[in-house]
Amino acid sequence: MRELLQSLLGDALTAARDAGELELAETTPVVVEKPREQGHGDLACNVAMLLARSERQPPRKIAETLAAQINDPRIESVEVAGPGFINVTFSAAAWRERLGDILEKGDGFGRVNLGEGRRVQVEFVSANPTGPLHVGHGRGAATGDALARVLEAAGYEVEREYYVNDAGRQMRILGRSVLARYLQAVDENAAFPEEGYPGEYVTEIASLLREDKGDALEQLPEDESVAIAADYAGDKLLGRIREDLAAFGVSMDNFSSEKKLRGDGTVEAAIQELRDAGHTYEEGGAEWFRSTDFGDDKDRPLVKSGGDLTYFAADVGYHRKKFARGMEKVVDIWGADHHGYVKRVRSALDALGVDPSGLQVVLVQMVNLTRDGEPVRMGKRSGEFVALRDVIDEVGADLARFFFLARKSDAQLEFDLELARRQTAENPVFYIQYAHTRIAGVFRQAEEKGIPLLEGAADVLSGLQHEDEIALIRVLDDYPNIVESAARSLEPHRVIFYVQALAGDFHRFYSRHRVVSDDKAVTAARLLLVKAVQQVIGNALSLVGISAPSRM
RNA sequence: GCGCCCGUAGCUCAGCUGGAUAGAGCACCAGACUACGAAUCUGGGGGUCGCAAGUUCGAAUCUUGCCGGGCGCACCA
Repeated sequence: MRELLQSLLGDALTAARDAGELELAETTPVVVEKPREQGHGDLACNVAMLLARSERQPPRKIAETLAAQINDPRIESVEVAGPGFINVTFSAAAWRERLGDILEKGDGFGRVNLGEGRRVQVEFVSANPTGPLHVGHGRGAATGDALARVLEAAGYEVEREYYVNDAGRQMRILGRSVLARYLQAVDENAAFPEEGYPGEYVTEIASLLREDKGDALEQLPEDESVAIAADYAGDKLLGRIREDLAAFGVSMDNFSSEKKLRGDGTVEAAIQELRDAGHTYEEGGAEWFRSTDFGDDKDRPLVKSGGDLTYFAADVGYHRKKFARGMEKVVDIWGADHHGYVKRVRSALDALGVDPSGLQVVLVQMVNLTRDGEPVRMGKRSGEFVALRDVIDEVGADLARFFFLARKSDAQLEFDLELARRQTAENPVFYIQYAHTRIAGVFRQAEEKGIPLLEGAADVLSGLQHEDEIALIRVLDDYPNIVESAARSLEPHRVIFYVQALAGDFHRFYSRHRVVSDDKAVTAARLLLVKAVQQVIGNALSLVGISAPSRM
């Protein structure tokens, strides 16, 4: 409906110019929005106020001029209000027609073409395979997965990627930790590294390692045995991470390995390119990227004085490769504690001739997990953390996803396990799902009574005469705009807020009006109306990865 | 010290990228099932939008400066 009004207003502007009533020296975008107040019509436009200055006319007068030019059967009234708003109300018939449109689109309602088929990669989770996923990763997983779905609905071709940090110091520490437990099985005095991972799972993996390899590692030189243990543990842990993600309903298209990138020349090639372009220098035996030339606060090391590549170097190669592979846009979901990293990766892309605005980083703030208000301490190093898997087992994937997505990603989130679980009485997730279920109940009722669903039949919708019915259609009509704005702003929480409001609107409608009644015409029409509501709730829930049950 | 994020109802948070009288849920109080599932609905109290300037027809929203909280500032990942 927004598009319809925009085009009508565009025509009105042209007509007013042709009639000599407006000059329109500059083009002004026509923005149409939904007014907060019900009395202000279905949609409102502020273009008259924006034009007031350049036209040297009072905004209300411009609004009057435009209002007089609008003449369309689908529009019931055009009013000029306040400082110069043009408030437009569509006819009930136009809204009924829109409902028919929504029903016809079905699953596809809410698809928009913002992306125009452009390729975008969403990289998320990307946790080191040094331990199980914890709740913080869960929030990143929910956010990244929802974003991927939203972008798909917005017309992008999306690839979901997990970057596996399977190289470097943390992996060596993991290897030493596992090896120590492995050795402790036969030698009580074997030392456990001071920095080692204390988790129970380390011991468990060590005994698996012994089952698989016997005592083979006991005789090897330490760096070899550590490397073997690290690889072994990394594989096992990544396998568990995949299982956890699967339990959370998240699937990746790619797992891309840092070790492989370092091994196959990708990283070295990127560094060479920086060298060739003169963006590097040596100092103190290390090689640095002059990122300050691209707006970073300080220069960053690429090669350590010992000759090893830094993590940053690997990331430069990795990000360059993403764009070289044809991504027009890359969205990285990072923990907010990595925010200082954004600038330097962008700098590197810039230096490599890639438009740095193609990389968008969504920062996900930490989760403060509590139980009955008491903070649950977390931290992989201390071995004390709450695994994502435990949360899923305790409250379920739907509930966990909802709480992770129910606020802006860059706001800290308090997640109380007891509350989420105990709240089953009045829980926002069930509230939304119940709306979907209730409608399924209506259809069960209709079926029992032998009332058919008259889809596609002409004139059925004319049975919708009540203002509350039209109001519901107005909310449904807004859904594609929500999808578009969530995609544009990379803010999946908007979908959550929308579907919550829609569920509320439906519950109110349901308690005020009977769907299945003795009035055949009204029943037939309302069945279609609630079918559309159910469809949109289902579409929205699927965008955020929450199930839409028919029974609860 | 420098940089990024956040300060909105008692609590948890929205506020559609500058619009009209600032919203929702929870909590609290009072009500509603002989018809589609009451996991629901109706009504009520609750606010210097952290503070102060600036930008303009118009600011919770944009700018700047303070105040308060979080997080970063490694040849770690």
